[in-house]
Amino acid sequence: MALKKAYPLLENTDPWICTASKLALSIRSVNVIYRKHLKKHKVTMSQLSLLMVIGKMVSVPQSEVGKMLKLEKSTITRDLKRLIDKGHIVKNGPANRPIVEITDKGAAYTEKIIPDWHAATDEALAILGNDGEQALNLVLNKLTK
Amino acid sequence: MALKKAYPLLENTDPWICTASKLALSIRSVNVIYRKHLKKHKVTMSQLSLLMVIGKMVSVPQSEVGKMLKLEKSTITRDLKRLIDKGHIVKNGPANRPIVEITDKGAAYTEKIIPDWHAATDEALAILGNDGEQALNLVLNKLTK
DNA sequence: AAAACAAGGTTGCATATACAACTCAATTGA
DNA sequence: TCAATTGAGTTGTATATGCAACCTTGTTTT
Repeated sequence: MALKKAYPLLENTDPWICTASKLALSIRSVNVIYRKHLKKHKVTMSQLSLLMVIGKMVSVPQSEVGKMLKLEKSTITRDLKRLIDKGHIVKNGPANRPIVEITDKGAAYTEKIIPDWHAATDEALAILGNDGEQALNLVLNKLTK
Repeated sequence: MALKKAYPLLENTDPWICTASKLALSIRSVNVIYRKHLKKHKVTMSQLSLLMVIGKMVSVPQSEVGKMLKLEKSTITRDLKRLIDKGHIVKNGPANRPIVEITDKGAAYTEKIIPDWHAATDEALAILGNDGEQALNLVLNKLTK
């Protein structure tokens, strides 16, 4: 079932020079580590990030959360909804410009998760090494500046 | 609506030291660039990666695709389905161990996209700089070794 | 003050992704 | 030979994500 024509760009282009692909592969590898450590808590990194960020600020405009995590506003709406349904987060203020806050239940839950999140981070850093960690910081800084 | 208790880990832990979060932020930033360039072709990076990887091999076991892209087998099944529905990819061989192949339609489509994918990559590399590119390569190598 | 605008939230829709459970075919062992 | 095992694909289910369209409210313009 050979191709009928030649496709020079397809043949001669290396898909792996792609910055997006390199980052996608990297994050899939790292997510394996984090999922392993977080599994017992039935929490994902997306949810834990929200809990930790909001928990640290205690109370913050929803719009701010989106900016900090670089997530589309509709994504924030729905990610928060899952946490609100579980009682970990509440919304206050006008429905238009809501303020989101962590609850005691959410804070206690997060507090229990953090040691495992730390273990995952340690495992990732052990693989990265000091130079790898610095390299990742450089990449992040350049891309989000 | 203050919290009733103190949560020392939550208060004292910096969420941003997280390797997964750093990579997530990085890829969200880069995806903006790639989506901008790929928008006119109505293709996503996930789909383009599949097209480029399969197109370059012409014919490859489905299981190999998953390994190369580090994607769960069920993800591959469904990502491929979308491309098969569009006529860009075909499956051959036993349903059990299928061989996936790019079609002429898929190859011609990919051929047209590659210049814009290249432009996106160039834009990303301009932001990263040479040191950023090397840093990303280091991170990828450490994490996928 | 009424109309226009802008900012931010929500909903509809589509894609991407993982895990668990199931299926199916080939290989292995008794 | 036939049963057990194993590897790989598929399907059910759930989460995560972005864009476009719409809604709501507060501000600005005329």
